[in-house]
Amino acid sequence: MTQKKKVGRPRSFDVDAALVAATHVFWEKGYDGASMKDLTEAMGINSPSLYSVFGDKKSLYIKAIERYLANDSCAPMDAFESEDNIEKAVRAFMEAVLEYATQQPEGLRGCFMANCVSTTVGTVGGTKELLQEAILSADERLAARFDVEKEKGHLPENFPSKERARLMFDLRQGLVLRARAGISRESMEADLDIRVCLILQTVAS
Amino acid sequence: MTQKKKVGRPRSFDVDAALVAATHVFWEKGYDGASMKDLTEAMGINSPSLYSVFGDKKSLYIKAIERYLANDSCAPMDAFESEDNIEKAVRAFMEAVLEYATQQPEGLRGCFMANCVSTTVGTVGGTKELLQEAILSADERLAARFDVEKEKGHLPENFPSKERARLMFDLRQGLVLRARAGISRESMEADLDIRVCLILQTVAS
DNA sequence: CACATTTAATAACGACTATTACATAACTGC
DNA sequence: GCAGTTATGTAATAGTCGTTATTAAATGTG
Repeated sequence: MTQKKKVGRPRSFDVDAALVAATHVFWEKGYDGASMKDLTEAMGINSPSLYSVFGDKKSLYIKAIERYLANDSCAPMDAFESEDNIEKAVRAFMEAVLEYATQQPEGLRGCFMANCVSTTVGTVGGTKELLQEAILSADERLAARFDVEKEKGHLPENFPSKERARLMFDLRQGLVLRARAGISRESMEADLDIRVCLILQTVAS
Repeated sequence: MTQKKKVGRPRSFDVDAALVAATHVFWEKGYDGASMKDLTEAMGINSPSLYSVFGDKKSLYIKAIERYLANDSCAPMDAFESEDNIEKAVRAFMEAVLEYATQQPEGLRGCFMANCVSTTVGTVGGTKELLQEAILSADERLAARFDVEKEKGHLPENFPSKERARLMFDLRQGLVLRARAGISRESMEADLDIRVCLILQTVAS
């Protein structure tokens, strides 16, 4: 299926690596801000190669997003799923969000999906669907972990997994925006403890 | 102070109205996506007039943001401050966010500050500061209302106004992103009641 | 070796980019 | 009405935009 055809001149660059390079350009400069020159230079190829392999700019953009969603692991999500204790897991998630948002290398535009892709849902067809898919997928992964904890008895039976998952994820967007505005990590750190409690607590129904 | 100088040919357009028009272009197309042609056409003026009054593109962008922050009232904030009952006020805030985020006219890129301006903090000098100012100002306005309720005795003495204000504002960003991804208003509406409770409740310290 | 096939590199395409010279028009003060 | 001042409209600048036609290079197969 994925075996290379033997005929013709072999490709001299790694398609996936080029796609990663393109993703970083879009991430750094945004869709409109990224020129084909920026892209070809970062990808290390000439424009005809780009067009023959990835299609036009919009098509390359879509492929870059799809590749990002399929392969790039989300640090906060990983932290949340790998920590045993649920309270520590929620805390680790928030910490990872802060780390991710404030220690962002150089000029990357915050979160690729939230800060870059979200701006093109009105102009580049297909991005809206990909963004929605990413959000709903994150909701589900977070809720799944809560469900597991409920089965283990670490969370009460009536714990609203899905609703708290969405709560957690929405809080994330606020932190990402604040980081983008240059608000210090320390000031955001100060709210984490209370937010962890809010997320995990069970109110009398 | 602000009186018009009498010498020379009088200006034939309203500077403020032109700035509003420019804001909408940036809001719709983003900073990079907005061309000077887009701007001059929407503003109803020729480029030399634009350059003489507003400076270059970046300068116009900054002025548009400043004007927006100074003059455009935020519907959710207004709803929050005008509603008497604090619980209804929080609810009204969230409802207004949903209304604002999902009923956004045509192609506006979500929230002007959160979805448009936030993307240029790395490339257009001054935008980061303005974005931060806007966020901190929102935090303060929300917290101020909570403080008033505490004085009235409608909220307990130990109610953490500032922290809940930030919580409220951060939740807003999540809703705005979801709306941008095309997630239905109804599904977001379903979480509002519980979130209002979370924001207003007082946990045992 | 020549052939078919695929990719690479050069260079160009017209359209559009942000910005500005220049000449003209409209006003105030004399 | 004339000088001084400011704004407007036309048109141009040099450069970059996304995209592609064309030619050369590199491979497997006959």
